Amino acid sequence: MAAKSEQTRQHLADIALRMFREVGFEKTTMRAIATEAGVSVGNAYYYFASKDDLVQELYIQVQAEHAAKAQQALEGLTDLGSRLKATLHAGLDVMAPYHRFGADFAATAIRPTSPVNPFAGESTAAREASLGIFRAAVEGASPPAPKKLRADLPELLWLGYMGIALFWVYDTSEGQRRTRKLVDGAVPLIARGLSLAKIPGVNMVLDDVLSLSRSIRN
Amino acid sequence: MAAKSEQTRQHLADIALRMFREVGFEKTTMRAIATEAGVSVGNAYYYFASKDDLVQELYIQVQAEHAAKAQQALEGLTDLGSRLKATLHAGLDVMAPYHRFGADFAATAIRPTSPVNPFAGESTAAREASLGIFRAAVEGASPPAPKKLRADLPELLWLGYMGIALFWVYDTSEGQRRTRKLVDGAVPLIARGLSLAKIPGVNMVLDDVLSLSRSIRN
DNA sequence: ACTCAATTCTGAACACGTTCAAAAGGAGAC
DNA sequence: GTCTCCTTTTGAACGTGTTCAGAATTGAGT
Repeated sequence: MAAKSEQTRQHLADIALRMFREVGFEKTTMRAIATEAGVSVGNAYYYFASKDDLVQELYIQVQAEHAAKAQQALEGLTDLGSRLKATLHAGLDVMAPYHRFGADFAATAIRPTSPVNPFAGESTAAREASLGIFRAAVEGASPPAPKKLRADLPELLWLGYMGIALFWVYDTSEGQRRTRKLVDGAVPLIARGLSLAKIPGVNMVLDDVLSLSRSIRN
Repeated sequence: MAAKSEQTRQHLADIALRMFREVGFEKTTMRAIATEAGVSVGNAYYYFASKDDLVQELYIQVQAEHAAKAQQALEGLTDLGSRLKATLHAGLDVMAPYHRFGADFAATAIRPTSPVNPFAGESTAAREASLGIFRAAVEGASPPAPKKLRADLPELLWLGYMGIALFWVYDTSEGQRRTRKLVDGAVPLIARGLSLAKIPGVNMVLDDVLSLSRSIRN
């Protein structure tokens, strides 16, 4: 039965993720994972082609948790500011246990060859999944975001989220307090910034920014 | 004499950098560097504590070339737009030979423990050196940048440069044409964006952005 | 029950970055 | 010359991620 195989795979993933959390990425060896799981090293490689693949496993899981938590937190929230704030804090909540692992994750994810890389390729699974969370936050908002920006806003916010995640990696304040402050401070500014889009001078520059961003993508 | 020792060190660095350029970071082994340089592996480690240290050596060199090339290119340029453009293109010129190495460099640099990391710590050598180049571009400009922004602008531009560098890493167009286009398109927009700082509504939001950015740093 | 192919698992082996005890070299003092 | 101390160099050894030829197990068909 396929269940047995799946069980071994899941067991390996669970143990690897726990060890990543508890002792960090570099200190968690493939041998230790295999031993702890009661299998041979080779067998671990039968299920995960590389140590980075285990990182992807973690990424998928964190991603799914973020989506679920954000969706729940969004219930009842209408204005874009609250929705964005809830989404960002949900992300930080989910990442929290892995903070000590953050730097190694970033180093892995940044490689163009990594399956976790959010920038590489046109539409990696990683990118699409993450983007969807922000699309949900923007699309459900009322009053809605400015027409002109609505299409690009999720991507821009997602990009901002990548920046926040990077800030978080380097944030050594307890409980990553500073990153929380950054989110709380930045969100209202973004909301207010969006309302500036109506001012003629700003509007024109914005047009050009958007058209540049579109022309660069090809 | 100290010269002999310095010569070995330099020889190792030269060979390592050439190999990084020609075959990439991961495929360049310490053993290969040592062999090519005609010394033992252990001796290479006598001069460079780790493979990452060789990356730092490269970084310092690229940095110095960028500073020199930018300074030269700035001569005679007065308006901020031209100066910024020249500075950014100078950076791309200097990085160009190392494009295939870019991803590995980014992965190394992003680690908080790396000496090359531009974000970690308050003032790493890497950060200060790089920042100085943009300070020079801003300070020599006439008409000068808006008073309110003058202090923070170099840091903001430097941050933008980090973003451009990241874009460059993933830019597989020949000669990284797209990154050049990005620079050419973005610079005028930045210049025009700066002039918006005078509009009252924009000005207020800007104030809050700056004060948030300052409060977050501690 | 037996066969046989596919799936799952094993552990030795490889190349790598890195470490380290010890050897070799060099420069001044006597 | 040779003794002494510091710098420089060596190469074997360690632990790591990863590979691979083959052993064990499983499951379907007869």
